[in-house]
Amino acid sequence: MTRSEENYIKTIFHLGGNSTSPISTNAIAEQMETKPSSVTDMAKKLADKGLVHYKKYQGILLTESGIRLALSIIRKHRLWEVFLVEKLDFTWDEVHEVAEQLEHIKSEKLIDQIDALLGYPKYDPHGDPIPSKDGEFFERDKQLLSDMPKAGVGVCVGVKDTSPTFLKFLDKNQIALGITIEVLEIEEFDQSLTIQIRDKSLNISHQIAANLYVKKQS
Amino acid sequence: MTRSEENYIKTIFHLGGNSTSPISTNAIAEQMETKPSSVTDMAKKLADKGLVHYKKYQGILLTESGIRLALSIIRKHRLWEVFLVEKLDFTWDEVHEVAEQLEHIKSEKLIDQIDALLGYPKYDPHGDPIPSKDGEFFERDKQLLSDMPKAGVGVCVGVKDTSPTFLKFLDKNQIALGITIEVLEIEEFDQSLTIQIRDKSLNISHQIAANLYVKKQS
DNA sequence: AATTAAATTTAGGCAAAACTAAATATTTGT
DNA sequence: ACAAATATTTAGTTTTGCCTAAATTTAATT
Repeated sequence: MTRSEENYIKTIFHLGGNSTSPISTNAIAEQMETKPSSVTDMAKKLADKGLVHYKKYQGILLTESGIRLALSIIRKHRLWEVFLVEKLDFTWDEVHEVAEQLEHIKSEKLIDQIDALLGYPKYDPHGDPIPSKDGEFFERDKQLLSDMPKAGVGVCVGVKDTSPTFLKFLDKNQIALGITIEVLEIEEFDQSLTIQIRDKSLNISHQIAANLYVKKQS
Repeated sequence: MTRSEENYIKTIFHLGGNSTSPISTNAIAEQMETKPSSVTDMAKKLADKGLVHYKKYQGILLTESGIRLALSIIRKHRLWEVFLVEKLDFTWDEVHEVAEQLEHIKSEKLIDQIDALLGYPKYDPHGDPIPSKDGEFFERDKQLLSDMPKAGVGVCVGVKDTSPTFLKFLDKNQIALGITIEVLEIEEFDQSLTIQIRDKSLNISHQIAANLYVKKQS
């Protein structure tokens, strides 16, 4: 597998290519910041290798083995992210770019040992689940902070947007995985929220809240 | 820098391209298991980038910045080797192949943090020195076991041949960096040696001894 | 010093992965 | 249902890194 092939497989998976509805050439091109014609070229190659189902003009879907490959790449990416944060003091906005490179390293022993070193983590620094060696993973029980009612209390368990800009904002305001958030007020006018974290209260826009996952405290 | 360019620079360095006598196209091609014509192509490209001195038919030499680049790649390679052995339980015959991939990861913070995690090691698992961030390194005071006299005692500090075959042989015979070796006997006929390691005595060929570095005990 | 041998370069090509522009399918809107 | 808009594919190019075969330069030998 070339690096480029692996990146296509991963992108198709993230766009939902493991379900039943095929992904359009355009959608893939846009996500990968490339041109639709390049996607068509690659679609043929991946189809020849048995990694995707592809019929002209009908979009692209991962095959069984395409899904397995996607999960193994995602597993590597997320394990490296944990490693960078836990062992090398990377902040969560720094990990993605480096993990994009590390995920393509070919060595089964390497990733298995990293997994062991980290104590077989189940979630990455953004709260996303890490597939096991045989492709199993479990989405966390979570909801968007923007869907919480007034006076609701939850623990931050993930982020939807993972852009450095957003993550740096969270850092600056000391919002991290594991912290407890209480919704003090929801502004009717613009849906902005006043939340309580640790000993401080903070006002955040609806857009921020719509990109933060929390697990509701029962 | 592409991966291929980096591999050329590293190979030229290892062939002595930092000295005054230029390296031949053929030598590079042989080392890299490629064809001389490919080397010529790359020589032009690297010369354009100011990394090598190159004149037609006159061989190739690294420039100042070529040497700096080579040292930074070697630094990464050797630090990753230490990491694999120390933190991930790789054996010293397993590290090279994976380090060949990891050395091309682009992230200054990554390698600096790995360096810190390992406690700023000065030598890799084969006893080769690790260049510092600014390119400094110190060859160990060492000599070949085959150059030791009878009754000489030394500590194993490195290997010359780093092929998996040789390294596996050493493992099998419990020869590792740091162990003490005493030369009990040198056979006149074939220069083979009887050596004492730990509580066992062992017979090794001249070829083995000529690939083991020791530091003589005063 | 001339000729042979060896090393090196040039020329022309190939495959991967991208691109542009043109052609063709599909979808949408009325 | 049909024209217009949109999506997709095809055809032809580019760049990188490699190759082979032929030409050229340098080195070695007699």
